Amino acid sequence: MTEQRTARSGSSRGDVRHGRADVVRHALRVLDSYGLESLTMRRLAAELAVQPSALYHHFPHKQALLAAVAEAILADREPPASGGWDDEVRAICADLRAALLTYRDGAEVVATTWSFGLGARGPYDALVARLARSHRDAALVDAAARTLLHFVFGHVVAEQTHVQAAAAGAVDTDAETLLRGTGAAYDLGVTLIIDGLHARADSGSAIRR
Amino acid sequence: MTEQRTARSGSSRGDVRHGRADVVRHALRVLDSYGLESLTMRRLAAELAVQPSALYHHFPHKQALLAAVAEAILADREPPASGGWDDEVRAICADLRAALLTYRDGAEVVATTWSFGLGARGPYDALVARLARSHRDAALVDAAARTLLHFVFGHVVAEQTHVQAAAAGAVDTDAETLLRGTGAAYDLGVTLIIDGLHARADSGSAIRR
DNA sequence: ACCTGAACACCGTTCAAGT
DNA sequence: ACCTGAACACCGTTCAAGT
Repeated sequence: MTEQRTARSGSSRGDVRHGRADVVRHALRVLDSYGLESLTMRRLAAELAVQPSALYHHFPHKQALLAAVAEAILADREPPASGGWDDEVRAICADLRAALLTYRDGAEVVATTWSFGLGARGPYDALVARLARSHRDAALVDAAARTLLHFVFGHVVAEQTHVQAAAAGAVDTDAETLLRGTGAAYDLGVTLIIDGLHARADSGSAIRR
Repeated sequence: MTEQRTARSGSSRGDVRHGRADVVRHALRVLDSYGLESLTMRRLAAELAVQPSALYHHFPHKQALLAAVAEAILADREPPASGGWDDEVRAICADLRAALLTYRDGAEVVATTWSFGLGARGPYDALVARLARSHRDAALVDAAARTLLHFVFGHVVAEQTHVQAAAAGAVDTDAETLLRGTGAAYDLGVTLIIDGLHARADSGSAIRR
């Protein structure tokens, strides 16, 4: 991914040519600064000082752009420290939440991309891979991974929605909001599902592999 | 809610006047026939043979219309048969899924309304009310209700997305899809969370109240 | 490989005015 | 109470053409 840059002919001017990675980087900037509702093809084009139609050289449609943005949000996460399956699953979920919170509306972008089957499969694959080593029932592994993801996406989307509503002054910063902000409710939700899995563990208890 | 009807002056014509309930009924029809993406203010207005601006007499903005549609989707559900808290929670979730599946894209409409705090609180309230009678920890009850709802909404949104993708021919009707269609994966997800709750039940085991 | 210019077919919302 | 007509400020996408 070493960006070979642009503006190579010496004719001066601010008329830079943009590569795909360039477009994604600007999209992340617009997303984080103004939110998903402001991340339009026309607005992004304006930010790049380019016609809207120029973006269709890089992406066939907006959802493809959004998928690339989702992958960027999920990129460069460290693998969880190895331990019992429950701790590793917990770590994958915590890391996912951290990635989603990195950018404004990050959860919505990643959740949409995943649910449309256009990418962002990393977290699902990581969960399935880990759970398959501790639980033999493939249907259970699939259901558990999806249940965890539905919870994480739903929870973090709500978190980010409330942060935004609070920033707009529409909502008070009360105790409940503060508590949820610490991630306590998040941990409780993940724990509930993991405990459910414990109730039907069919393999090793806490040893790795 | 007895609709007193319209067209009372005898001057003939198809220029019917519409009440709020009338608008919601037509919105449900458009939603179920063409999907949420086609449920636009302009399209709905055309269906009612009215100018788009006329809709703003009934609703301050589109989200308010959608909230009314969400409430209509959730309306008239029967209360669950009484039993142990786990069976009743299971029944509330099953009934919610059934309601969401009644209309095309029903899950998306209800989930959005709930997450924006604009309505559709019925399922949350029902879950909290039932769980509060069997679990003393209010934070746990809240987290459990939200975890269940995040799962149900996420799952049914995915179900309806896949149905639509399959109908468009973009996806094969393979074994996995068929299995999920039966609701087996849904039951597994709900069971996982309920089992997690069992692991920290602090009250009676199976007796009502 | 990357971009322009112009068009097409739409959106949600506001507002003054009408009955 | 319910609606019209017209406007404002936008959307995503396509396409022929340019460098």
